[in-house]
Amino acid sequence: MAEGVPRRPSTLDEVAELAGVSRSVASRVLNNAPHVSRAKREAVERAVHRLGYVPNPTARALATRQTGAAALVVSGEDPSIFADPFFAQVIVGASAALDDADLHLMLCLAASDRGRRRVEKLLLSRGADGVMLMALREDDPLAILAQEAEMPVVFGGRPVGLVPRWYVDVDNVGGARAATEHLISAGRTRVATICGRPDTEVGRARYRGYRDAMLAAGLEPYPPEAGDFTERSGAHAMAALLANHPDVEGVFAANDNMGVGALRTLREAGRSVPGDVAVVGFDDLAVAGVADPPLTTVHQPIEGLGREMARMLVALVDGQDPTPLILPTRLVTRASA
Amino acid sequence: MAEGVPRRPSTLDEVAELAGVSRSVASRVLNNAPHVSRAKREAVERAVHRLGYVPNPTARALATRQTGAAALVVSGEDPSIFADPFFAQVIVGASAALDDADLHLMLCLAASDRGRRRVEKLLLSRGADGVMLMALREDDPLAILAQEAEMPVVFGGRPVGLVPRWYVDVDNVGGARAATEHLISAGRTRVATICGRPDTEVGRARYRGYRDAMLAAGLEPYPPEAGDFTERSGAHAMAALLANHPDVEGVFAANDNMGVGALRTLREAGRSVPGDVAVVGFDDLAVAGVADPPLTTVHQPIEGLGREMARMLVALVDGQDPTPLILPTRLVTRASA
DNA sequence: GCTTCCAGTGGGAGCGCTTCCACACCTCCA
DNA sequence: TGGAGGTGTGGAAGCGCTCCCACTGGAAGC
Repeated sequence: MAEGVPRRPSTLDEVAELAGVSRSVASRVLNNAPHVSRAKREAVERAVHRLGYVPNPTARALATRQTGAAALVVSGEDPSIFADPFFAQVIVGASAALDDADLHLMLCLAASDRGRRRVEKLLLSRGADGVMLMALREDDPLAILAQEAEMPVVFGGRPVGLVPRWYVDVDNVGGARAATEHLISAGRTRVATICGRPDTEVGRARYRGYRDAMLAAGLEPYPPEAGDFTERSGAHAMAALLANHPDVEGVFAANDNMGVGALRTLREAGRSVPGDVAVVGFDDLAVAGVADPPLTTVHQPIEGLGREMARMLVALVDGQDPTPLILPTRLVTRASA
Repeated sequence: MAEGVPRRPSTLDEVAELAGVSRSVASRVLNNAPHVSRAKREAVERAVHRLGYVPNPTARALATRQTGAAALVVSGEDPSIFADPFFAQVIVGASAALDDADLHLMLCLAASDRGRRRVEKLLLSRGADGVMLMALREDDPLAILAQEAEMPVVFGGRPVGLVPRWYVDVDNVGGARAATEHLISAGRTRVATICGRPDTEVGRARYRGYRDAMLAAGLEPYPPEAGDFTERSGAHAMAALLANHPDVEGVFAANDNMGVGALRTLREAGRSVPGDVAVVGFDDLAVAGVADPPLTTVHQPIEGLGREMARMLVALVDGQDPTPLILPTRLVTRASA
């Protein structure tokens, strides 16, 4: 710094030479390892300061076989998924936890062909110290690939059809059960569900929770009306529900977007909420709070999901063997049910 | 792949040996460089396939002095800034553009001390091929540091007090002017502004646009009522405005959040919008569309901002010298004005 | 007095890749 | 017939760091 801007960043050798020590000693000082005399330690520190020396992370990574970075990989075709408030919050949590471990965060979207190949290479080539993998559809090639990856992989949510060694998930079944029980406990018996994509574990698990609660209460579950987690699909599904079962008096929507869609259809159909039909969603995104009427929903700790994934990954990188985690959900009661 | 999971990833040397060629030839094949006979090229390709070889990116980075990654650095103390819809969209744009250039995206938040130091190291040590830097307050140490960085730096928005060599910004002055002119053109003369933080260039520029428009119309600009870009601060500022200037009939809020806050205060004060007071915001976030009444606002291409920053960075990394970019804004007319 | 131990030190061999260069060989044109 | 120029090839020198290991000399233990 003091020397102006050196055209080429200085190296450890130059530091060592300026300090009059060997490269080994200089290296030890930088990693504050023992076996360095006080005098030489100070000499090296002076040299570092004079040269404005900063270790080259690539060289260090090559020598230590640690990159100092973790990747958050999202499997999906739409690049704007990062703008989804759900993922945005996952990022916040992961970012904070990685910060604690002094790791960089790489964001990877396996959308384009090129992006997908890049992710494959990353998994197979030690381009990061570990990977957090999210949003896996059924038979996602990335999930298979992750098994033979050269590095630790933590799953966010469970992929369909396989139970990964390490994952963090939220209690989808329990949350859906609580939501359904809430509808039932208000005395309603004709309770249907708008379920999510059946090719995702989230969609399946939330439907399972609904069905469990219905059966436990001695009620006949409705055949699932499926949506794809969008507001539109929720509105469509609600319309179909009204057509097939005009007497429905409670609906559990597998996420807030679809719940809001259902609210819209109900309003347009002239049904009052919760008077005629009560609605419960899942996620507790901001949209649930500002819906009309405000949507009763199942809160899940999204930021916590990101944070715990990152923590688990850090544990793995440190050579530990953490156990999978299922984070609790809780019902948030608002006006819609 | 065919060989099961090798405990240690295979190296280029092993590929070369299996193919019966020298490491140089194998390297040339992998980078499909010329001067390789067809026979040897195929032999190497077979060996690569048999060993499931994937080049080690760290080693390549050390040799080529290119990391294959670009960083998006956000300067701010709140980790949840990534959940801000504005930044989320910037990320989407940047991610897409970097994908085209086959670069990884690193996300860095200079929030904690550790995070800040990590970013400093990144800038000074070639831990990435380039950096996109955002959200700089006045005298942000990062902006200074960026000047002596070891790598290309593109600014998103301009930092206060210095004009960086390369930046992408939106036309804040023009947008604010258009918003104010819209209010004036409706025949209103008593038009005030709720301006943003004066220690940001965005805040200053949007105020400048307001003032320009007022002066150009021969009107006296109101003294700026400042907020900090949050909904709350907008509500407060509007209350202050009503107290000091009860006859105000138009308000330009420097962003949508504050605009929505202003709407709330006006509603609570029993003023009709746009009947008594017209309001225009800035940003065109989703919140503007669902506000009550829907907020007239200035649209800015946020995703485009991210995309152009990334493109500019890629150009720099490629050794070109792109020119700074100012993206256009446009007025979106809704019910509030 | 001798071994034993250990803090302090520097030499040097990696880490896995790219790339410069020398060399062999072949073709082409004066 | 002799360069001149091009392709194909492998050896070897990096890139900038970590870390093992051999070595020294002084303190400690018997």
